[in-house]
This record gives sequence, C-alpha cells and structure tokens, in this order.
Amino acid sequence: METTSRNSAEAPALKAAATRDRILAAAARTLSLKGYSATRLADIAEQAGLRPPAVYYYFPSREELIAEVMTVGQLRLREHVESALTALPDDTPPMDRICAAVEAHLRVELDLSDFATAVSRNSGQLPEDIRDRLRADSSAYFDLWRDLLVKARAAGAVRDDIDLRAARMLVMGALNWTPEWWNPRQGSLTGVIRTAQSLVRHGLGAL
Amino acid sequence: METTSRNSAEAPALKAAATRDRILAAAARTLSLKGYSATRLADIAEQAGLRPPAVYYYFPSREELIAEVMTVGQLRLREHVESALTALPDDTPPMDRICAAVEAHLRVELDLSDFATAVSRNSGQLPEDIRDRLRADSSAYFDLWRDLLVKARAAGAVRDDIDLRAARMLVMGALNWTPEWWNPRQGSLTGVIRTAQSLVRHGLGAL
DNA sequence: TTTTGAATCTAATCTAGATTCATTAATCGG
DNA sequence: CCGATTAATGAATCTAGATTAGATTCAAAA
Repeated sequence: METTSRNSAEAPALKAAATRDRILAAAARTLSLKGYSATRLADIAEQAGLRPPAVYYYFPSREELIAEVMTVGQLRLREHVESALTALPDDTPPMDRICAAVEAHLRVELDLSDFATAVSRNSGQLPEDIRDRLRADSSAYFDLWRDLLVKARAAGAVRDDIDLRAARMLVMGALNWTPEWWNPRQGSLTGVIRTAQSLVRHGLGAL
Repeated sequence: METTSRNSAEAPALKAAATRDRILAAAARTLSLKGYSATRLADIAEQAGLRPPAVYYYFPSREELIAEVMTVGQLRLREHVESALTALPDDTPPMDRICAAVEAHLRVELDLSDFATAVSRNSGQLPEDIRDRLRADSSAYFDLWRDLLVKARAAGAVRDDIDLRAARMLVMGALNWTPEWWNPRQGSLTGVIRTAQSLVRHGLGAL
C-alpha cells in the first residue's frame, strides 16, 4: 500500500504516518508521566507540535487514541519479553528463563518504551470499555508468566510453599510498580535488575 | 468543643460526625474500586445516601475530600503496620519482623480498610497538590520499611547482593499492586500472605 | 498557473461534572 | 409549640476539556 508508486506520493504518506506516530508517542509519554486522569488532549497535541483539533484528523477520539497506546504498549511489552526468551538456548534452566523475563520486562518498561510504561501505570485506571479491549492482549502476557512458573515448578525449581498464582501476581506487581519510583538519575537500571532477579530467584527457588 | 455540654447537643454532634464519616467512607470505597479518574462526586454522594451538594456542607471541595481520604488511608496503613510490629516480642528476629509487616500491610490493604486500598491504588495518579500534602505521611511509611531492612541487614539477615532501596521498593510494589488483582472470592487472603512472606523471606534472606 | 486534496488551524459548540445559592426540612433548647 | 440553628435539597451556574465546523495553507498534479 505505501510502496505503490515509484517515489512520488510516498513522502507525503510517510509524513502523515510520521505525524500520526508523533501523536501516538506523545500520548504514550504523557500517559506514562502524568497518568490517565491528568492526561489532557492539549498536552498530547502540544508535545506533538499541533493544536488539539488536529489530533482528530488521525484519531476518532481521545479514547481511541489512548486505547491504541495501551494496545501497542501491551504488545511491545509482551513481544520484548518473548523475544528475550526465545533468544535463550533451549536448555536454559527454567529459573534462568524467569530471570531473563524479569530483566526484559524492566528494561522495556523503564528504559525502552513509554508505551509499556503507560500500560503498567494506567491499566488499573482505565474506563471499562478500554479495559475490555485490552483484556485479550493483557491475558496473553499473564499466560506467558504463568507458563514460566508452571514449567519452573514442574522442574522442581520452585518451592512447594509457593502458591503459583499469588507468586506470579506479586512478582508482576513488583515489576509493574517500578515506574512509580524508579528514576534514571538515582541508581542504575542494572542495579535494580540485579536485585529484582535475586529477589525472584531466591524468593521462588528451591533449597 | 464537642464535650462541652453534659449530654445534650452531643447526639446531634455525633450524628453530624456520622454523616461526615459516611461521606468519607463512601469516597474511600469509590476511590478504591474505581480509581481516581473515575470517581465522581455523584457516586460518593449516592453511596452516602445524599445529593451531591450535601457533601459541601462537610467538605470544602472534592479535592479536599479526596485528600483527606488519602491522608487517613496513609495513616491507617502505617499505624496498623506499626502496631503489628510493636506487638512483637523485643527479641523477634529482624526477618520475622519484616514478615509481620508484610502480613499487616496485606491485611489492612485487602481486608480492613478501603482507605488503605485507596492510597495504594491511587497515590500515583493524584494531582500534584494532593500528592505534595501526602508526601510527609507517605515518607514516614517508607522510613518504617527502610528501617526494617536496614536492621535486617545489620543483623546479617539480608544477602549482600541485594540493594536495599531497590528491594524495599520492589517489595512495596508487590504489596501495593495486590488490590489490582486480589479478590476475596478466588483464593484465601492467608494464602496470599503466606506466599508473600515466603517470597520476601527467601528473596532477601541470607543462606 | 490553476486545481485539488491532504493537513492543519481558529473559533465556536457541547457536555459532564463540580460548585453555588436560595430555599426547604429536620432538630433542638427553651 | 416556637424560633434558631443545623442538614440537606433542587434548580441554577460555571468551567475545563473534548469535539465539531468551517476556514486556510501548501505541496503536488494537471
């Protein structure tokens, strides 16, 4: 579709797409910084270098825009973690896989993507309809973690006193809460990652 | 002021206070269920059995009302955890003290107080001015946890590879996130508590 | 150079909610 | 039972923000 014509009509299409992306990115950033309730269309537009009405040329409503940010964020988060996992050798022990997921989650959330940050900071605050539309993607991510834990237990790598569902939620909670307090200026990301991994490894681990 | 007259003028004062409390409680409940952005004054009033304008008889503004809910919640949370800790024998090992704090935090947040739930679900979404006013109380609570961890490390009960600040935030994150997923109908509270304690104890613990 | 359509703007509208206010209902001390 | 004070209400008002309407700009095509 975009690559139809030789080279004319391509620049404009790209520019339009670029503007749309700028708006989306501005929304993600604002959402990740100020949270859902404080995110005004005017803030988003300003960050994208536009007047508020221009947003409607690309998105039917503020709600749709935000929903798209969330969908993208959820997807990026999952994809990043998934690809970190598939990059591992097949014989990687299950607990190491969990630690890799911890690292990937923290990196994408704290360093790589405002979209991912927007998701973890705001998923609990969204209006019902957006939340519904997000549910499928979101539970795919939960499944990924469930699977990690189930495999680890099957391999005897998780203590018996651990309730898998509770543990999964507690760990994801610890990770999801990080954007509330972590700040690049105080303490290195790798430091946080190391501590989180250690906490999880020994927290769940057998022996 | 309240206890001036023998016993007349006391019942009315009590009734008025009761209404005020109902409003406050309704606000806490709504905040804890729907989150800051979706909390309408009309919802609060309805739950308290009043019309919206009646709220203004007791609170100068929606913002003040919410700020008070947060302050109370922060206080309850801290007081509950503090008193659980002071109830322990003096020679309780530091890691057991941490586990007691985990339990107290979860109980007050998930079972005992909508105010506490409101705090952990919404503190990241509040407008600047409310957040500022909350800061003092909130950091008192953080200090409490810092102290627990510092003591534990001093006693050699925390592994060396653990960064204390990161660990504290991760643990508090795990706890604060629980209202997002925990539901009394699926799984017992004590189950969650046990898993959380185990996770923390082994996650931080030496050996 | 005219025409066209995409992209954006300014100015106007619309609406959900918070807030105000004048008034009514309830309560109480005497 | 009577004013006076306290509680609460219904019917406005006020406002921030989202949304719409109608120009306007401008680059590319004809």
